[in-house]
Amino acid sequence: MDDRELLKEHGLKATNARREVLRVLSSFSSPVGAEEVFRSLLDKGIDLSTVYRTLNSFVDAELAKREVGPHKENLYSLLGEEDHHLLVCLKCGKKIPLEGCPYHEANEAIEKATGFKVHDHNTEIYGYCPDCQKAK
Amino acid sequence: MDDRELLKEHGLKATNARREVLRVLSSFSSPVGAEEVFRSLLDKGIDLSTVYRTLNSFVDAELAKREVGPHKENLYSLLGEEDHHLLVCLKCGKKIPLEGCPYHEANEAIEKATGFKVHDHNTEIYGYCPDCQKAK
DNA sequence: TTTCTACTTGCAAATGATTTGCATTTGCGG
DNA sequence: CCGCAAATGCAAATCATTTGCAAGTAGAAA
Repeated sequence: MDDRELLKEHGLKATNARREVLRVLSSFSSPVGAEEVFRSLLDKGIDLSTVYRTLNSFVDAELAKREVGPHKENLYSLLGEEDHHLLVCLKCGKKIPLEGCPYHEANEAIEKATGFKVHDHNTEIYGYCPDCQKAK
Repeated sequence: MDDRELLKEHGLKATNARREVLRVLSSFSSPVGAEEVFRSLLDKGIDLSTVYRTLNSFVDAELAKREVGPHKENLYSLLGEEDHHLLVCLKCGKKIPLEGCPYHEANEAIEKATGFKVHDHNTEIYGYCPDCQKAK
């Protein structure tokens, strides 16, 4: 499906800025921050505030999700692209993909036991990789 | 154990500000933000920047932990007090305590399978409570 | 207990991320 | 092709948090 359609399907006008941000988002396999998106679009003359507004509209339109990284930064990723989780090393930054969703069962158990609908969880899990543990 | 000792054990001078912040932290059963700590200490004449510095020193000294809330705010809680997790409703704010740690097993499975040491996870789980799901 | 010094604090100003007001442009339905 | 609501650029505002600096204080040493 082309980007214009995707945007319209989510009730958003297919503007130039949105198409560019969408393209950047899909070019990254892991969540990205607004600043990073902005830097990827420097030559396109798109304002940082527009990047923020665009990312927010994507989240509102449920086209993307926002999550909070280890240093409190906001990270964005297109929905439907988080087929796997990533282990992110807080020391060396290495990212290790993980098969499946390790918290899925825990969330299901919570929902079954309490009727509480768990909203979301981070697709990146922070900790220390085997190498950095040794080096410590 | 008295608060002075607790602070010293963690390598911190037992100053007035730290003792007050420590007292506030232990008076709350769920994680609190810097602003809230500050408000609880208005009459004590403790500056907001001191609250921030104090909370940071507590985290560095591993006396408290910092986590990120659903609206990106930083929340602090004394370590060793998170015996239970809380389900926090994003709509009505209700907090429902949960027995045990639902992600414990998932983290263990990750550590066993990959050797990756998971650093931390949020003690509050965000979602929608049964009532607010109906009302939606 | 008094002294000395490094660690703390209050205050104000700086910072960094994100948001907002407003005048100007631009998608897009008619 | 027109008209207008929605989107954008720009600059300024906001919010949480941090920092520089001068003054105050805890606590080790004398």
